[in-house]
Formats: sequence, structure tokens, C-alpha cells
Amino acid sequence: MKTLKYSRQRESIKACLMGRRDHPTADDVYLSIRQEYPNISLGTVYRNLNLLVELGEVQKLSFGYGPDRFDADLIPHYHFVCKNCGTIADLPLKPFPELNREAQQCCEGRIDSHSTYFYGMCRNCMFREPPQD
Amino acid sequence: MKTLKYSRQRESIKACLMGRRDHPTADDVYLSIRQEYPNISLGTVYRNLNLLVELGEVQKLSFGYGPDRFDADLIPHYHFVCKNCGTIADLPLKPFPELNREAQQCCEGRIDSHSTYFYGMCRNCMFREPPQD
DNA sequence: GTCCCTGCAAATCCTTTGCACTCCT
DNA sequence: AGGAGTGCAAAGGATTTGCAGGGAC
Repeated sequence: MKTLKYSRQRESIKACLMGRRDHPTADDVYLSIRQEYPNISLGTVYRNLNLLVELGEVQKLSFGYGPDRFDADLIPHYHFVCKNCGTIADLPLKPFPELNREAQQCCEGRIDSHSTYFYGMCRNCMFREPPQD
Repeated sequence: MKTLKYSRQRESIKACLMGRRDHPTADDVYLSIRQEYPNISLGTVYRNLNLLVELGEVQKLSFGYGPDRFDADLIPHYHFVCKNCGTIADLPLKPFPELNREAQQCCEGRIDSHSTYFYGMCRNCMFREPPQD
């Protein structure tokens, strides 16, 4: 069991994440933190983001389109992911306890109710003409 | 618009995928195809898998734990992903049209009903003692 | 013959890791 | 002082891509 020590970099990373309503990538966070600590390294950002995830203070959103995203909003909520452009959006959708209950029953473990992702095509991509190649 | 030409490698890849009930990675498919075509390259496997996805003949399952998976089963079904070990399982769960309908209403695009993923902890990982480090 | 498809290897993207040094406690 | 945290750069895993040759039509 490790003892946690204070680090201003970690505090800054957490503060950055809590101040944003989007779902920044590690690199987004890195670029943001650099304004305050120009010497911070990307490796440190990754290390601390993963540490914060382990501590349960932020969540990692892993899709498959591009890099992972991070979110300090721990209130259970659904996410929408565009299969085409990778845009991610919170879904202002009320929880579906029946769905979770049924899923719990038939699945092989315990489902996190806030870890349900919907994939589809966002408006931008939907209404854009398909490329004529 | 490209004209598609026959390729035995592509046929073999598709047949491999249709013959499996698991959710193989590109590398799994590669290893499998190599038994029939020892000279096939991993790049070719990736190229054809992506092509089949574009054609809508198979689907790519992208999580964030390890490599992407491929699935020739196009019948809409829910998936469960273990956040810890990355295991993927089909959920024998009946469709929830209300959920999709409500999600459609509040989201910024069109949701694929078969593209809903539940994340959690599978039995194996849940009941295993956490590492004592 | 044309042009798609292949095998190969190098390149790319994202993320992790080893190391020497620094800072917290 | 001890050991967790850092910056840097190199390594790592997954996937894509450039190229020259091979095969489908």
C-alpha cells in the first residue's frame, strides 16, 4: 500500500478536469496545464490521470475512436459517441433502472450504471454529404 | 467510387469471422488465417477487416481496454465489457425500444440500437482478491 | 493492360516505462 | 533521510501506410 504525497501537478490536473464540461484527452489536459506549468511532461499527465482514475476521483472514458477521454463528473450519466467523428456528448437522459436491473441479471458481473455508452452518428456527420471518391 | 475485386484473403477473413462466436481481435484473425494462408500479412488483415466494416458486413467493437474486436453477428445485441480484464460478452438481453427512443430524442444524432455497451466488472475479476502491493 | 490487392517494413498514434533527479513529509 | 513524484526520452502496443510486385477482370 503506497502513501500518497502531495503534488501541485496532480492538483492542477484535477482542477483542470473539474473546470471543464467537455471530455478532454490526456493531450488536451497537457496543453492546458502547460500554461501554468510549462515544464510538465506528458508522461506526468498520463501518470496522474491514471492515478486519479484509480482513486475514483475522475473517470476514464474509453471508446475506440481516437484517444481516451477523462471526465471529473462522477454523477452517473449516459454518453453518446459518434462512430464517424468520435465526438462525445453527455446524454441528458433519465436513468433506466429496469435496463440496468435486467442487464445485471443476465450479465456475468456487476454493471456500472454510469458506464453505458450509445454509439451512433451525430448530426454533423449524418447530414454531411458522403465523400464521392 | 472503387470497384471491388475478389480476393481469397478477404473471403477467408470473412469466413473466419462468421465461424466464430467470440469477438476476435485483428491479431486473433491473423493467427487463424495463417493456418490457411501462411504468407498473409497483418496489414492485409487490418485492411480487409476495415473494408468489411465499411461494407457493413461485419462490425468493429471498440472499447478502450486493449485492441478492437470484430464481430460478424449483425443482429442487434448488447455487449458487456469488463473494465478490469477487457473480456467481452454478448448480453442475452431483450431490446429496450423505449430507451433507444428516449435516447434518440435527447441526443444529437441517431443511435444504433445494437451499439450500446455496458461496462462493469466480470465475475472473475470481481471475486479475485485485489493485489496486495 | 488496368488497377485493385498483397506482403513487407517503416511510420504513426497513443500510452507506458526506466532513469536520474527533485520535492514532500 | 526515505521514498513518492517529476521531466525526459526511449520503448511499447495497436493500427495505418508507402511501395513494388502479383492477381482479378
